[in-house]
Amino acid sequence: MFSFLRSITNPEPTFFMERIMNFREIRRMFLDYFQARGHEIVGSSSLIPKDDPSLLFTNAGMVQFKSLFLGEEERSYTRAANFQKCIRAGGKHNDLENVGYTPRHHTFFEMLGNFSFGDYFKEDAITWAWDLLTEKYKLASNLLYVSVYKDDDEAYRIWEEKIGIPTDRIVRLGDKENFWTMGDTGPCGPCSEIHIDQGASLGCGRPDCAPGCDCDRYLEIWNLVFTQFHRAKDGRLSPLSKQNIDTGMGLERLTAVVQKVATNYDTDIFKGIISRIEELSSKGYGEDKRRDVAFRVISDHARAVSFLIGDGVMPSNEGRGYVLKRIIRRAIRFGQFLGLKDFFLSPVCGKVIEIMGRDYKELIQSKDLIEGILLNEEKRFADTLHYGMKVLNEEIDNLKEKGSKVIPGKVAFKLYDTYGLSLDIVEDVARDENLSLDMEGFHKAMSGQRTLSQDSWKGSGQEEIPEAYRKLVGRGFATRFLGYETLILKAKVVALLVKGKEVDSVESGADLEVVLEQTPFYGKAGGQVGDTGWIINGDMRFHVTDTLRPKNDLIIHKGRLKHGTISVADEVEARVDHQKRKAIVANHTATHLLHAALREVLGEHVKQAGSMVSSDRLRFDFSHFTQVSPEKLAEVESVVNRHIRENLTVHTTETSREEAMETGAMAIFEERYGERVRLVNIGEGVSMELCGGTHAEHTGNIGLFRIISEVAVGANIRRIEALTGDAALKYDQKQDQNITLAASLLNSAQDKVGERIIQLLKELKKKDRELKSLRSKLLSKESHTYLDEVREIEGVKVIARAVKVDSSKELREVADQVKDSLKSGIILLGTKVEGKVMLICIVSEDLVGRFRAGDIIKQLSTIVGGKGGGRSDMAQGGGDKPENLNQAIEAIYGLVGKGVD
RNA sequence: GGGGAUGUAGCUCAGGUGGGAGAGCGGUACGUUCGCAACGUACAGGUCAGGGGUUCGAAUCCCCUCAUCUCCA
Repeated sequence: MFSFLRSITNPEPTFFMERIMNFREIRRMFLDYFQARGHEIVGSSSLIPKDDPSLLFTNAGMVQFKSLFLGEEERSYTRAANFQKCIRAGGKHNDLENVGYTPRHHTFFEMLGNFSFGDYFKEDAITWAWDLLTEKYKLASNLLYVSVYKDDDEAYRIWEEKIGIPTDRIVRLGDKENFWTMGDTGPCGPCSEIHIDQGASLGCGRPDCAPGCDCDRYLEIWNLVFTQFHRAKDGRLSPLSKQNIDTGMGLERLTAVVQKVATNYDTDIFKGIISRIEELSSKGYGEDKRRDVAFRVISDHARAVSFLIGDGVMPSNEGRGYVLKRIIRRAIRFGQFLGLKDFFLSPVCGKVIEIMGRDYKELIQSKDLIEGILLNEEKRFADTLHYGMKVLNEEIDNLKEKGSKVIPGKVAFKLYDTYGLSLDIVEDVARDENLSLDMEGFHKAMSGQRTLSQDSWKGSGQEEIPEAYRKLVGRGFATRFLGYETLILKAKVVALLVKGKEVDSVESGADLEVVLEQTPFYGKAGGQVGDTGWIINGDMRFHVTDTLRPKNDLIIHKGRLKHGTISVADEVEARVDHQKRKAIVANHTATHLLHAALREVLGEHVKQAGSMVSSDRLRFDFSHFTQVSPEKLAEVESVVNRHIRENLTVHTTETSREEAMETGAMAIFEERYGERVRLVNIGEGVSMELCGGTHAEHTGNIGLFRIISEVAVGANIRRIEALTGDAALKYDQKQDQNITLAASLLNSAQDKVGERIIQLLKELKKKDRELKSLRSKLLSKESHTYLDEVREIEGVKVIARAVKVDSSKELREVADQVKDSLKSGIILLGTKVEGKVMLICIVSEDLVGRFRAGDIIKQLSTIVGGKGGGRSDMAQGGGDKPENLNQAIEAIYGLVGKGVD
């Protein structure tokens, strides 16, 4: 397989050794090339696509430009180039199972791409791609092949005439390979791919082998998409007014080709990671085929895992978190195959951060978090494995007892489904135990579970942007938000919506939605609730109960028209409820202080994982591995309050996203960031976050900060709820009242309440014990008197009588005491409790051969209208006819006389 | 979103078919022998996750809730 190590650049002999470019230079060269040709260089966006619920992960370079392609958004540039981190696992494109077994499949990879938004088209895209590959990266032109879409004569002509590629190296391919669509409808178009011939030795040998063939000979390196058409619902294509270019080239592949190595794993992107695994495992890469798979899997997965956690994904049982967890566990499993004991993944990821961190700052920011999460996961996986193995061993013992040699598919599936024991582990154990595995049954059970799950799937609950809003945005409406500076504003009504339909005018009493040209109302976003207040004009009174921001530039005022009439084009006055807004800003600024304090007290792994800021409280979710102790919580609270007392100034500045990231500000995962972002600074380096919310001017405005709860909301995620200002004070006062009441009831000083309660509980327990022992003494004394009532029937001593006790437990104790003093005999005791009867019968050891307590009690319980049973030496029963108790007691003598039945 | 499993002493867990809450480790006290320590004896420690139901009687059976694990989507 290493025969394709042969030169794939110009085969002519060279007399000087060219220095081999490293992967960062290769990436840089790409960006520089397009920058020189007027492209805006855009940084990689998050792996979690914003505004796109249909996509699990960012899986291509164009994802962050989607709204530009759809014509929903415009930016200051019309051509761009980027490098983009991508994940292909868990979604529609899932390469997880292939990783490790092939030279080029990855769960994580980087995509290089150049884009045109209604600017240049096919000719430039093709010319530059060819020029870059052959002139800059120095790939041998005679080894390059291209494919075009079967009907795309235009592209064909450019390749043939302008570039001069011999026609025998241009192939036409069909819809499947060379026609790109975004979805069932929308922008689409033909594409053209550039392939490199890796030599016949890698090919399938078929005479018709060519680019597009499934074999390894022709490696696709660059895909140029010409977004030329719009596909309507009926499938018809119409030309787009603005034609776009969208290209993608995998950095790992390109690097392998440029560095002339056999697989992506032999590039300098992976070499460092693989040597770290070699160090940890003391095994060499390239020594053993099966072990090499493990090396590749671990190095690939370590990259995916580092980047996913770096972008805020946490291991969990669903969605993105579940994909992350599976990747982690797959890596651990392959690690075990290399003989790596626990906790190897975080050092491997340390190497990933070292290699990639220079170009992806978020990795360095999240270093502690990544390592902490992995340590935790490895520990947890070990537990799961341990328990699963126990169950497996029990199952195997079962099989052996039955003399079976086959592990049924159902059993293997149960182990997998319930205990998380993967099939290959079961297979390994089966081999060791000389058993075979029913694979067919396993897959049958698996598909059964799959259909069950699918049937119950009611579609994703993600909210789409309502049609009416979309229309407004489509017409170019954009609300100016001026609520950072002011709370009262004159504005013109732009649109009115009643039940999602646009209207011109509305009479009082109606629920409606108002859109203004500009507004001081903050629309719900980034965890901060929407403002409330009034919109007025003459005698018109519109009560705003909530404000929404369904799109970045669209702010919707929801509420009820209390009085008068409102019409489109009215000049109105918008007034935000300033009391509520004041409480909201205090809570929001406190949230930033809390975030900073948590990082200071608990560590750098703490990252915001969601928040909710309203006028009456704040909620803050963050990554952390254990419960936060009351002491730490108090410390966090103190730090926040200290910053409040310092009355720090809150500075807000608007800047570009790149600049903000340079300053090291905390970017919150779930936030949406446009090109321009707001940077919120508190004090001198106390807190610096990107945040679109509204804030207090000085931290002193917060007044007081109190944490009221700390709970878990999921694996590795904790939630703190807190109060500020007046709400915090009221909370304290209420607590104080409670303590005062408790102290007065306990007759103690307020600061001694705790001690007093401990003391009382101790006394209570002591009294309980005394009571118990007294009762037991009393009963014991009484039980001795029962001995006088012994009757001998057929040589068997029998004691039977009613007693007065409180519980079945006491009844048993008395009976035991009687037995102890009687030595040999049969005891029957009965008692009445709450309209019911309880019976107990004890047969001494030496008599159990002749009499069974269970049989006796069964017969006697029927007399009191119930049932009973138990062991042969002790049995209990009862019924709901207390009036028959004496009759039942008398009956035992007869039973014993008969020798029972 | 759907399915399965688990929840019992500080920790790790055992408790067939309903009928006296247990073991090992750990803790405390005492003792024996002592180089770190080991061993012996005794004791303390439990709302059997929580709530409801069936039953004369529920850790055990049924229903609901919660937490954790796990698979599928």
